[in-house]
Amino acid sequence: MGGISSDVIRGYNDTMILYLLLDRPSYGYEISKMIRAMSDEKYVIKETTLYSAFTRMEKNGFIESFSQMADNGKRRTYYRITEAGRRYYREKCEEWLLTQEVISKFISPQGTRALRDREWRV
Amino acid sequence: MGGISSDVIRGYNDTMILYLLLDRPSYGYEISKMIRAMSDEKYVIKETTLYSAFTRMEKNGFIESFSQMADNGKRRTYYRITEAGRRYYREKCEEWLLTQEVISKFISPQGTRALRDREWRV
DNA sequence: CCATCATACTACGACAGACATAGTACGACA
DNA sequence: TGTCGTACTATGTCTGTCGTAGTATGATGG
Repeated sequence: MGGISSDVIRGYNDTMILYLLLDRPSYGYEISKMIRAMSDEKYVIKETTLYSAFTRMEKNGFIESFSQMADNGKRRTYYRITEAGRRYYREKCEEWLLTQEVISKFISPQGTRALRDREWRV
Repeated sequence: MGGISSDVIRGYNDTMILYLLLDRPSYGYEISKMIRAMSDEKYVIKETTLYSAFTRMEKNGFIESFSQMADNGKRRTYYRITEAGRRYYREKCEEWLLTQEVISKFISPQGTRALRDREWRV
């Protein structure tokens, strides 16, 4: 409780991952750490969610993978965003702004309806 | 395209419905019309989604139903929000504010990362 | 030297909410 | 008489998320 439920984030995990790939390729573990840090520990993506997002997005052509040796001699799978991925990312950003606008109309932390829309009779 | 995808709204349909019940009981058809109107036609809830939300929320004790004769002599199933429903609604509102804050950090309609967080190395 | 930790994944199956499709029923209206 | 708007119910599918589990390696510490 008090955290962010996955149903809410659903559909935006991909967007968050793509954001982190805009500048440079990255890999699973790093991305998960970045999400955790950038959200101030408020959101921690599950490993399975993350890796299945990679698979799905590669299949959709939003990212491409390549294997590379890390400093420590371990092999890692890096992901790079594609042009289609950038387009998709921008679309999701537009959609987010719209969604935010719409949902916010139904939000009232005090639990009371605004005077202005008490009158909706349709 | 250009609309609001259901995966985003997922988990907030219930919240929108509960908002509309805060003041007075209502029923399926009216609620769907209100959502459509309040969102400026930007979001139209599917009938099946709506009615399955009713069933789910009644089972969870967030709303209760009663049947009533409408002006036109037709029987309608009305729903009334319960105390548990109000509590749940307020929680979802809090959650929404948090979610909004977090997701917004990963949103950039221009498709470029902000200078300030180019440095995330973890 | 062996254990434990952090890293870096893969596999499998379950679940829940949203949705497509379809059908029922009734009153109004033309 | 037929179509439109209203007011639902039933059934099954899909997809993203998540629980659980397991594998493998290098680094760290006692």
